[in-house]
Amino acid sequence: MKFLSRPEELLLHAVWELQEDAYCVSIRKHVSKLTGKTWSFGAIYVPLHRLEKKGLVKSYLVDPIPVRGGKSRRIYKMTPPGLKALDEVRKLHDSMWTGVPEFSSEKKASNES
Amino acid sequence: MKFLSRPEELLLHAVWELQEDAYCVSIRKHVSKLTGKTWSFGAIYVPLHRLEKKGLVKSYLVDPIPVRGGKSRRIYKMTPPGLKALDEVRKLHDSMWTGVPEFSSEKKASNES
DNA sequence: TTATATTTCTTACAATATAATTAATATATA
DNA sequence: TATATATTAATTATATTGTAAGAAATATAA
Repeated sequence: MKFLSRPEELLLHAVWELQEDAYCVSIRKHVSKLTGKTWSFGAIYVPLHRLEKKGLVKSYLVDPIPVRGGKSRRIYKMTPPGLKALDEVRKLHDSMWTGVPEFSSEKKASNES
Repeated sequence: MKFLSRPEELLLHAVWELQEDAYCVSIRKHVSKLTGKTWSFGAIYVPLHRLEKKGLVKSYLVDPIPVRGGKSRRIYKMTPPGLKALDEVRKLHDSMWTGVPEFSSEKKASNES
């Protein structure tokens, strides 16, 4: 395939959207809100780490901030290839659905057999 | 996650679009054209079979047609749950991207570090 | 009756997703 | 100061999903 998987797309979207504030916890909140589902930390870290290995995202630790607890936040940032990949799935989706009217459940669902 | 994966979305889209003509070979052509990539038959059958097991699609064999070769075509059809799932990812994508302007590669990609 | 085309289907392996848990490290409070 | 509590990163083990390679079936053509 070579297109972003759906979790990858959602995670990159969060990183893109959150900008300077894109660290694990905020990313998790972002995708949870968008999808209406709960995301484990593994579901954030593992794919994000893979994306970093592929160069679609980069990260760095920032200095402690004045709220209690936690290791230093790791901030994620888009890279140009990451943006490109995000753009590609967006366009793929558009080419699938633009011009197609909202479908009502009956339209092309068959009920025979 | 419970959303359709991207291959699943593409395959269901093909089944939906092709209607009566949705069998393995035509589905493969459809998704190849849409994605610009080659799809092995395994990449069609295996996920499609899983989708059928989950009730998102159903299939049946049709009588031989007057072209040479091949086992009987297996035609796939959307089911109402399949349509629902397809609609869900479509809406998810819309909620991610509507209102967001086409992004140029510079916009939110960072170049520091 | 042999060749060739078209299709389904299987299997084995690779890649990805996710839950569950551990570890680290900050402030708050007794 | 010592202990509690909050917040975060990171790992690991398992389940799920994706994909290539190719076998098997079955039609017409030569």
